[in-house]
Amino acid sequence: MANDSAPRRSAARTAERRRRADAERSIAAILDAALDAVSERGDVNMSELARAAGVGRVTLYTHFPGKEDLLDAVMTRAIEDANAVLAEAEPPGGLPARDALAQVIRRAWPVLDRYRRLHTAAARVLGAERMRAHHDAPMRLVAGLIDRGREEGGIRADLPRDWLITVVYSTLHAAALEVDAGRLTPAEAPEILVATLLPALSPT
Amino acid sequence: MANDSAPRRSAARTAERRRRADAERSIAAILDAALDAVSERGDVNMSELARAAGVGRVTLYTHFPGKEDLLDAVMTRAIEDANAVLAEAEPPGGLPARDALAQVIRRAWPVLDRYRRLHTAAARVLGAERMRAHHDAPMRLVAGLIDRGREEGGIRADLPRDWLITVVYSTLHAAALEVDAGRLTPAEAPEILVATLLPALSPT
DNA sequence: CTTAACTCGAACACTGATGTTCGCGTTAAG
DNA sequence: CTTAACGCGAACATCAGTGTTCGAGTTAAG
Repeated sequence: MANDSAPRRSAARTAERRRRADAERSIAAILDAALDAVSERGDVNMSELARAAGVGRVTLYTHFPGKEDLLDAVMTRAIEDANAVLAEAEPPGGLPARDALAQVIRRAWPVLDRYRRLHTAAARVLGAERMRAHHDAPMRLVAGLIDRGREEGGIRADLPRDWLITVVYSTLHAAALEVDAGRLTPAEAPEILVATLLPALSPT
Repeated sequence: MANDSAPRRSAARTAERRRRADAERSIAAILDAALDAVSERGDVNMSELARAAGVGRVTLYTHFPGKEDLLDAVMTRAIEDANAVLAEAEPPGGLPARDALAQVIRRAWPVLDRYRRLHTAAARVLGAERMRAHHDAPMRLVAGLIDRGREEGGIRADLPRDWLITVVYSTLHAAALEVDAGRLTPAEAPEILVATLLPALSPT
């Protein structure tokens, strides 16, 4: 909640310019295909990407000036998706932050699992900093819970707050990589994560 | 050491072929320069690499067929270095595995910090699997401690052994990235790591 | 001192990928 | 129906990086 009514935001594809319906369709197809392609191959070039999207190479370039822009758009979309899930995952009631965090981890996992390949591919092209910027919103959500947890006493206060966030983030992604490598199943991941992270975040 | 009279076989830079002293020197210079270059820029191409090493491009190629081979060699060297430190870090006495692990983490940190950029760059070129192969030896050392710790009861047995190894590995590297991004100082890192990992590895 | 190993600059060949332009056909919007 | 927007193939223009070849000079090793 508490969503500020920001009428025009930056590089969103919400309401940029009157686009014709077929253009809108193309863009959607490209975004979808890009996610798919990236999710099964690691890296993709623009040519095969256009083919996968059922779209001409020229069309691809008219909508996205370069690969960066495209990957950025795909990431934006993915993060929006993740945000939606995360936002509704946080229980409203007076649940202790510590437990809420566990819930968030459990709920976040499927989304993370879905985009695990994208994360790797996008990181290669966009670089660590840009990647961090993308994760800003979900990070803040976790940060909020951690802060609250520290006040409540359910989460340790002896380590830097940013470090705890990093631990959550990196462990989550480590799990995604393990699944990708076949050393972990998507089903067992969430509980393992909770069982690993809670002790790491608890007061000594 | 029954060394077969087989002068072929690729790989190893141990005792391949009688190399002239200047060749040996070139190779060393290349390896050094490559590590340096990779440690301050993220990525490097062969041309500027040769220049940095004070060596002709041709010479570079005669010693290393391609960039992969070069990065692979640099990694091999780094891991050997790390192994040496790790091996002597493990205290001989009957120290509980749990405490030994803490020691290993503390001792390993400086090495890890030294090679943090290399890790990123090499991963890009070599891929995750090849990277894992390189880390095989140090991983085994950690694995050994974890196994022993489980028997002793100082380390949790409710999660897959491989997962615990991954947690150690990924948290270590997460810390390296944080240092690289300036969000953590190399000095405070080791204690933070121990404080984070021990609770994560302890029985509930 | 003789030989073989090594160095190295310059030039070339090649590849894979990125962007761009042109022109024409197609399609949505009013 | 008219028009502007869009799609798209083909061809072109780069471009960066890789790897190779040649030929001559230099240096270590025995």
